[in-house]
Amino acid sequence: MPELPEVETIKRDLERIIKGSKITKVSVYNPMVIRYPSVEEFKKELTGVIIKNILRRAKVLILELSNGKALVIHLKMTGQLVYPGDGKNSRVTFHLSNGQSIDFNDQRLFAELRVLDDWRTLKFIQGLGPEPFDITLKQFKDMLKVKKTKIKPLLMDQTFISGIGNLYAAEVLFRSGIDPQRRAQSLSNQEKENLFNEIKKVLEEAIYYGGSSVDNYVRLSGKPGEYAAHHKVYGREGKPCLACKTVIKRISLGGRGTYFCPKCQK
DNA sequence: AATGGGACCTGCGCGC
DNA sequence: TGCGCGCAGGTCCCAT
Repeated sequence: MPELPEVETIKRDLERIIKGSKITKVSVYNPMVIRYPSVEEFKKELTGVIIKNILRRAKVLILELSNGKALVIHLKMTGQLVYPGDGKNSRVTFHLSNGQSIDFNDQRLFAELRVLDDWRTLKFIQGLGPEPFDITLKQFKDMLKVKKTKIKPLLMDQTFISGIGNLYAAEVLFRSGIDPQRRAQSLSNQEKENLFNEIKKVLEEAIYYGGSSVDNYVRLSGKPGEYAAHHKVYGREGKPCLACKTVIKRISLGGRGTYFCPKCQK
């Protein structure tokens, strides 16, 4: 569930509250989430280091450490970072020198934690398409031009553009008035421009509100983000469209639940 | 190249 | 009340 706005929110929270802290001890309660290196090495690499810098690439958090390595965290569906932690339900706890701790929680155990010498060499990172805020309208149009696939799965393709997931793809397409089943190539110039602008606008708004708390996402404080109150279509199957009152439909696209207004989105 | 399906997991809500 | 089932969606992998 955490997409670009949620991960960016956690990144900013970490920057404000955790940056400069020293990790004194790491407790691993479920080794499944430690993907590299071994659990013992993972603990050893992190013990006694200072968190120097916090970065985000797509939906991935990167904590640069004083030993030159990086703790790379992909929250996937249900991962959470909570500070101060209480240790309940946590898969991994990072104890800090101030006596507090950060809990890493993950109900479904999809998340991935790694300590790497160079996070830039991670295959997933290398394959990422550009961040939405790093491209121009012209570049975006050129990217779409060669794609025959349906627009919604394309927006969620991290090698095409990075950071957009199922929820924001639905919201962005609604606000652009584009049917999620349309072929990318078939979009008019005006539609491409609307889409480009709405991607940036929706992501910016969502960051402003601290992300969307549907399912498990919470901010570092453990409190929810407030953007779900501003959703127009996601999760609204059977309810009236907020613009035209037509019943919102849910179909499956690329194996994912896809919400849209059949009247507003052409 | 695009598409569909399954896999990884757990907890929730539903129908019976 | 209790149980089985489908579903949630980020990413990878395989088959067509």
